[in-house]
Amino acid sequence: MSRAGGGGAGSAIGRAGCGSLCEQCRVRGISVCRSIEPAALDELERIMTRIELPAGRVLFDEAAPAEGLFTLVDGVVKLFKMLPDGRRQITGFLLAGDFLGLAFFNSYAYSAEAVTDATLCRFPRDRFLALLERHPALEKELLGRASSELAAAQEQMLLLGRKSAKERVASFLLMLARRQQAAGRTTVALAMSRHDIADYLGLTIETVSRGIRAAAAEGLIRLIDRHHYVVVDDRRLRFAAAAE
Amino acid sequence: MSRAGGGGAGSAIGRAGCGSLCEQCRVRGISVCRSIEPAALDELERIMTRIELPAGRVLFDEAAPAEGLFTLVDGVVKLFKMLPDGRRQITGFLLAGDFLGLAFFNSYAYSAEAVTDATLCRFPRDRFLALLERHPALEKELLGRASSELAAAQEQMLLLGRKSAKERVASFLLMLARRQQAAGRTTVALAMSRHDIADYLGLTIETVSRGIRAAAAEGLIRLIDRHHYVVVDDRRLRFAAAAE
DNA sequence: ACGCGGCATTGACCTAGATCAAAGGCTCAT
DNA sequence: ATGAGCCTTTGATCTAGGTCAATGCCGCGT
Repeated sequence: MSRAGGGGAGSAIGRAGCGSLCEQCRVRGISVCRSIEPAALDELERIMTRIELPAGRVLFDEAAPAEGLFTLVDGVVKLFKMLPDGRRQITGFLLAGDFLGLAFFNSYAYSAEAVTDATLCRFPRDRFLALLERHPALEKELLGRASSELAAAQEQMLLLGRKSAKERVASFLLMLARRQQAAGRTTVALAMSRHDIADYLGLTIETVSRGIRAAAAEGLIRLIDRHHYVVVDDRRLRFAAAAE
Repeated sequence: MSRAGGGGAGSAIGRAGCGSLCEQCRVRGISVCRSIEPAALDELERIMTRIELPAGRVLFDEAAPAEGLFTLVDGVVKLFKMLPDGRRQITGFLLAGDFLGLAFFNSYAYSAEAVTDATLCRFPRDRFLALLERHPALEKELLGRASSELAAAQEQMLLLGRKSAKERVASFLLMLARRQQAAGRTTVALAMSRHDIADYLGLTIETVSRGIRAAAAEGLIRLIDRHHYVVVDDRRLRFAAAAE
């Protein structure tokens, strides 16, 4: 269970008009909003809607008309694509501060679903694009994000196309640790199920389980419980991930 | 062997100052340059250098400082990442009109190498970024390209993570056909080697060969020779690709 | 406190695709 | 034309990881 983020107004759902929500937002400095100067903040706030999404709830479906863009304020969200017969590939896990929904065609390229309870800001597409016109810095911010997402996607292609099961799991453990260290944590939370991890790594749940167990048995990580671990030997973990 | 593109000035290498090169360029209407108004075209041309790259030559290496941005005018270029032990994943094949080299960190996220002889326009990074400031349409164009590349990357993750060998090969044959149909061709050129295809699909050359042969045997495509084919049964090919 | 249902783990087996091996067949330089 | 070397194809094994099956574990609701 994760807590909502907006400065004590945790249960505030709907149009936010008070003028302090964005200013005091916990992702103010790490989301796309950081590129908006303080003076223009309430312009952003006027078009924004707060959304609380319980774990497991779908935010939008692949191929649905892309009418909203979102900033993730709290929680974890997964993005995925599916094949007609139900096979699924998770293309990314988003954490607080991440942006989603950008689609230059008119429909989403993937589905989005909450992994944990999540809090998001929703911006209507047309209004947000209009805002973009007036704020080149925001556009630059989006371009920057798109290109680092692209780099991450290419890294993931390398993983999916060429790494062994063990290397994939090690890479994943390492990646999660890095992202959460960036947020100051030492114990890493595995918010998602083994099933989600499997669908992210192109493996089965059994192989993921064996991979995590092996990493623990070899002393690369220490498992606190099924959903928490600590990186014990960063150097060897990097090596196991074929990352150097 | 592909021919150079710039309106009869095929062998022109180096700074281009004549003022007509860009205007008459064969990718004028499909490259990022289409977002530059005619009047500002020679501003672009002043910072541009034409490059002829023979097949097999490396354009830049992963992790090298990203000092240039490029538009592919003619030929085919592959982008790839490598693991320390030599395993390789090709993340994309670029055709005429495609843009490459965007790196929001200061070094390239991948290597680029010519598959066939290729012609490119090179823009020095700093000058190009400066141009971006003055041409919001160009920035919008880049954002659009980045986000459709991202969508393609996610599609490829689905392929690499969840499709069978046969489905991967069918998807590839279909994708190439689509991209070349867009350029008006009915016979599809397989410019790249089986090795490159394998490294793009996360397979081995043997499996790729068997997959292509099977597709031909089943009447999905007709092989003209080893490097050319025609799509015979689009509907069944899409089905074989698990694309519907 | 208890029991139910969904996760996760562990083990035994099986298969898609890798690996190994051997021929063709093109391309290119002489 | 000729031959060398590479690319591609085809066939025969081998194995990483998938599939199937059983058990354990944990959280949740009553």
